[in-house]
Amino acid sequence: MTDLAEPAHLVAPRRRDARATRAAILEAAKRAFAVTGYDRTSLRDIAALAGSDVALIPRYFGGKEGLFTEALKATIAPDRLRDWDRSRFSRDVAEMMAGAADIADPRTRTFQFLLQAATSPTTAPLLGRAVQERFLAPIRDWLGDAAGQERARVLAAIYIGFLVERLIRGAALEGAERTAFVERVTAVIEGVIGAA
Amino acid sequence: MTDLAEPAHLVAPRRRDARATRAAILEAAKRAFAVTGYDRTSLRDIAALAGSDVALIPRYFGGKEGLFTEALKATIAPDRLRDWDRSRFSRDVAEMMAGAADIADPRTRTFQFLLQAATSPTTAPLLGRAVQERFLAPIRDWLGDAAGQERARVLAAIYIGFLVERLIRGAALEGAERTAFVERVTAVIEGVIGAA
DNA sequence: GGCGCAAGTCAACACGCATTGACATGGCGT
DNA sequence: ACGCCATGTCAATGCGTGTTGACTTGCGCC
Repeated sequence: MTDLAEPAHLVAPRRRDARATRAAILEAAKRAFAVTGYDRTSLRDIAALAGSDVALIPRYFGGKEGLFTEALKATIAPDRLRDWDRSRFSRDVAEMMAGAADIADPRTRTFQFLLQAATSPTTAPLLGRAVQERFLAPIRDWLGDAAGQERARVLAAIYIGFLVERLIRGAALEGAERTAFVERVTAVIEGVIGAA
Repeated sequence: MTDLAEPAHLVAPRRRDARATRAAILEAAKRAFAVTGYDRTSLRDIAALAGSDVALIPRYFGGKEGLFTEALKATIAPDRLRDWDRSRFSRDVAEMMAGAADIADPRTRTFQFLLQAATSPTTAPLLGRAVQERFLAPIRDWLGDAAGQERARVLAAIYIGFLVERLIRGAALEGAERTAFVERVTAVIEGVIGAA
């Protein structure tokens, strides 16, 4: 598999502790799946990254699919939207997008994970449900009006689109280009969340 | 692999004709890769779909990767943007997005193919260059002003985002929901291509 | 302190895959 | 009409995979 730019082990050597081992495997899976995708990631890779043994994975997670499902659930965590200041929301999101090219950034990893899930026919429905529950619903409530659901969807789409764009481009945004990007994206988002 | 909802053979039975065989394989590969992705698509699937033999693929394309690369190149074709009426552009694009859930639609297939490419570290740079050449550059020229390149990028991102959203959702948009969607997206696009 | 069971290790299996090479065969040029 | 080479077929090989089962080891409790 491709280089994960990580030390060989994610965790310090631990004594016999099933919970810690399980957690280490799950964490390794989240990283590995995000970078390499479901198919290109082998259980052996994950086990090595977790400093564990391959055979434990089918035992603890009931197989590769079970591990993936659990990693996906763990990855999509409801964001603390309520903490965000609505007057700064658009710009904050735009800034976040502009910075999202570094693979080391956990947000980038998360997104890549989700995108990987979106492209597989088997994982796409699962992702759809998860996104609805943990992403669209909170945003809708946060927007708090009748058309909230639909606007949340549009917002999510824009968000996804820009992240894919950054992913394709690879390089980070710098200088004037970055400024222009942030400006433009801010305006677009504002247009969506501002309008009734 | 998953059902491609296609007859067993893409082409009528042909005599010994290397070019036709090659073309049939390439066509089958474009479809199969788009639906199933690189990893989940086996050369045996492609060969069966093309009504051909597996062994010919390494011979004609130098292996699976070679076939994928060529299929990717063949898939990204410059769109006929110049034909589009600028006054109707936003709505046309929005309508297109709304209709893009059917896997039978070749545009959906194409897009899924590209998205697959975007998630793989090896194919992403290739895709990046292709998108720049055949998508961003035409749009930029079509918009025809100084900030065209940057606006083209934003437009591409929005386009991608909505298609991913449709992909995740799976089901087609209908009735009032569709109307609202088209309305909103039209406004967003208009905001991008309209502003100087 | 020693037993018992949870936790971890290891080897082996069955499967699907891409790729290779040897073989058959049909069509075109002469 | 015939021979030759491109074209297609087929079986076999090697590799990587997920998963299973039997084995070993160490922690915690009586």
